[in-house]
Amino acid sequence: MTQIPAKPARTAPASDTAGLYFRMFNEIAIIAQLSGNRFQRVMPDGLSVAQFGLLNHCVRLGDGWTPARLAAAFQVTRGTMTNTLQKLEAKGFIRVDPDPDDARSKRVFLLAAGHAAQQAAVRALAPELAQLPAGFPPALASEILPALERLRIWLDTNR
Amino acid sequence: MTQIPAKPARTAPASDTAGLYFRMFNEIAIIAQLSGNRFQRVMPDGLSVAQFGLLNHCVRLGDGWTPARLAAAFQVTRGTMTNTLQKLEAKGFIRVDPDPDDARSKRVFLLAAGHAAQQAAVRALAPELAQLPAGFPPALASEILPALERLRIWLDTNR
DNA sequence: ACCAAAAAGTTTGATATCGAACCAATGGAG
DNA sequence: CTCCATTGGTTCGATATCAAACTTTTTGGT
Repeated sequence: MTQIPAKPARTAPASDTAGLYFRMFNEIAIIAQLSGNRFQRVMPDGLSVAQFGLLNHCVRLGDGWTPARLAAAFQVTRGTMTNTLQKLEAKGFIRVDPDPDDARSKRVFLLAAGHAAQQAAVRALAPELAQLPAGFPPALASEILPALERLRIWLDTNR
Repeated sequence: MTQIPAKPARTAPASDTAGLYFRMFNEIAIIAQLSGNRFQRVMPDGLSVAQFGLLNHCVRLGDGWTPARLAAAFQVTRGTMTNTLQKLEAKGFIRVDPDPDDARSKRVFLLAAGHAAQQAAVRALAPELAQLPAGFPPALASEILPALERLRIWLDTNR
């Protein structure tokens, strides 16, 4: 067993359903890891991908959301969202106010600096995304997107 | 939840290529997060998903691999692989020997306890995967798998 | 009207991961 | 034969995340 693959490969039958799902999740995990690292490296203003995601959410869908809703939208724990919001508030990109209608809650508002940071991040991201169509055509992306959405929604609702 | 979005939604045009890729990566990131957490929760023997992945790799493809090759296969840094291997060795699931042919290298071998742990993990995972076909048919998985592979390979080669 | 259960947010301790710096061994160019 | 660039592995400091425990506030059932 000194040479590289030493053991007889015990490959599961290609028709094995569990194995199929397994490979799918494995590919997805690796893609998430690689793309996340890539995005992270070009982010300006010391933004993490999660922080950018939040700014982006506010730009696209408006602000005034509660931390709990944001945590649900991004599928992270409330503790994680607390951390993300604290970082963004420290950078002066958002403001977090108490909710006048519910003393348990807070509301998140995008500041002008936050909007600018989101735009800067989008600009920084563009060159990365521009390389992609050569190897992975947009048509493929739109082809698999509905299935991905369906899978995400199922995982979300069936916890 | 009281009235939610306070600002007018500034949605990007649906035909925007960058936006399309962006949504795809976003879905993939959330799926990876949700499925990873789910897998993690049912793992026996205090195995992390990464540790299970390594045991699995050895079971399916044989052992005797070098840490550097494993790091490349899983798309993690060598430092991360060092950590994973140390944890598995501490649990008595693998053995890491010096490579007789190259004093810089090491070789990773699966021990009997490691093989047993992999089998236990597969058994623990089965019920999770068994729920899936109801909401996400295997046909969809095999439909998107080639595209995912292509994307992963592109991200891998074009660093 | 009360009290228990649920919900929102925070804190804490642990873990996986990254990038960068580092050392040791290899191997090719001159 | 000798350098020096490359490769393999480890260590270090930082960060994002999770689960669980906790506090405060709201809500709903009796």
